[in-house]
Amino acid sequence: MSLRDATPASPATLTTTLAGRLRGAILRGDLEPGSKLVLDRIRAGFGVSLSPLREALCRLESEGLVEAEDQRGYRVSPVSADNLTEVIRLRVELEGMAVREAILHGDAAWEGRVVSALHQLSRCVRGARSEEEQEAWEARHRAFHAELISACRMPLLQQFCETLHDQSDRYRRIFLKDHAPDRDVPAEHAAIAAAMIERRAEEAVRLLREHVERTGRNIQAALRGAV
Amino acid sequence: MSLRDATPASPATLTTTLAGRLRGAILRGDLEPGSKLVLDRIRAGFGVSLSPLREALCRLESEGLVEAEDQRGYRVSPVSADNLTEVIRLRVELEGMAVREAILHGDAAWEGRVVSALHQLSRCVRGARSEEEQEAWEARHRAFHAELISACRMPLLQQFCETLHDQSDRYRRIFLKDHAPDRDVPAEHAAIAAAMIERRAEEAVRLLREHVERTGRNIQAALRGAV
DNA sequence: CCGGATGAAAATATCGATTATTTATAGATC
DNA sequence: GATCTATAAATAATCGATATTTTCATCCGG
Repeated sequence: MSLRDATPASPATLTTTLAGRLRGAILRGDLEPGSKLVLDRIRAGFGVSLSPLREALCRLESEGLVEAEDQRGYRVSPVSADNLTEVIRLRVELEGMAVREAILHGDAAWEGRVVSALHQLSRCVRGARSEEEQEAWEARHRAFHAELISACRMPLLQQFCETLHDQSDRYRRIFLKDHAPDRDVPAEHAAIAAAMIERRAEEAVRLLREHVERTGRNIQAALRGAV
Repeated sequence: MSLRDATPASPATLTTTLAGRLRGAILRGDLEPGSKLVLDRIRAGFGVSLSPLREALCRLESEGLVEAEDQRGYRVSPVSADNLTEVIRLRVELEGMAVREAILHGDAAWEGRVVSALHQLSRCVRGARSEEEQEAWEARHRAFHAELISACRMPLLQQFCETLHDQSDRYRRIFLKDHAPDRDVPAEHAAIAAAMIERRAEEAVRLLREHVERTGRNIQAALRGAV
């Protein structure tokens, strides 16, 4: 379903690998928002040819991480308060819908996956020392949120949610780089998971909304400060 | 904003042109759902090289019109009752949200654009004799629906709506190919436009939902018959 | 001193050919 | 007779090079 882990069976094509590396670089903030992506330089940097690079960028474009303009190449999508507001707003609406559906359709296997994802997330530390540990947390965090809605039976909606989640992750990682989280995020995750498994739909939606909007407000504050 | 008419200023690149032609072929149903897209054959058919073709397909992939699998090439996205159900459901939810926002933010210029789009649409005939006239209606119809939500100030949401609209258009054009519309579609369009301009948000949302769901039900019926 | 034309440099878009992978086929083995 | 394996054909992925387009610094005229 996901754009990210499409086919672990067949050997990943160079394009797919490259897209992953570039996505990481953008989400991590290594590639600055708005900066121009000079194809030849990246090509040289990654030691690949232009064809797979162009295709990888095309995929990232569909995820909204880069923008292309005919005859003028690619650039990393710029950030703005308005864009962030929209991303948060859409996350709340779409993930809310997905959560309701998942609660409706989820079975025991799904509950198991949610519990497992929550547990694995809890074993990672957020403000990790090493880059590597941070990446591990990010991956688990993304996986947890994806699992919550994995039973919604709406593949398109799941994809929209994933895209939006990546977008807001980028903001968080760029602007909340070395902010100690001011709140008990693990507890929030646990509460959301519990509400979902116990089929308390309205509460789950509310908790998720507060979780998302709280992060959004923190980023907005940092963003205003960063201007 | 749109993926379709990105930059009329700079000369459209081959890729962009090609993507448009392929999109037309898929929406029109010329390329059968689920059918394999053999790159070399298309390449020969359109008289282009592989690079722009691959990139064009990549764009269509982000619109959900084709699917790619690593090392196994592209195929036209298959159709299914479940997928159609999801598309309709998401259109209702997302366009509903967009309509509310557009009513909130729309100004006189926007009202003018809506009236204009409605008028232009009304000058086209739906069950047109010629292919060309049919294409003209399709374009105006798409433009009308896009204009309704053009004032919503949520570019991402607009893009989602456009994608979903294309998807449901494909179903309609394939499965309702030569169905005389059983209802007064022009009147429905006029009613939606009026409700929006007069800022009757709830009514506009309701009318749009009924408009979309009615079409959805008709397609579902035809789809069941076509199995 | 400023604004628009000019041309060199940089970057992008496209091509044709090469390499790697998958799919289909035929043969061998159980 | 069915299944596995090796081979061949088809197809996709990638590359290096060429053709266009844009950008930017420069020069000329006002």
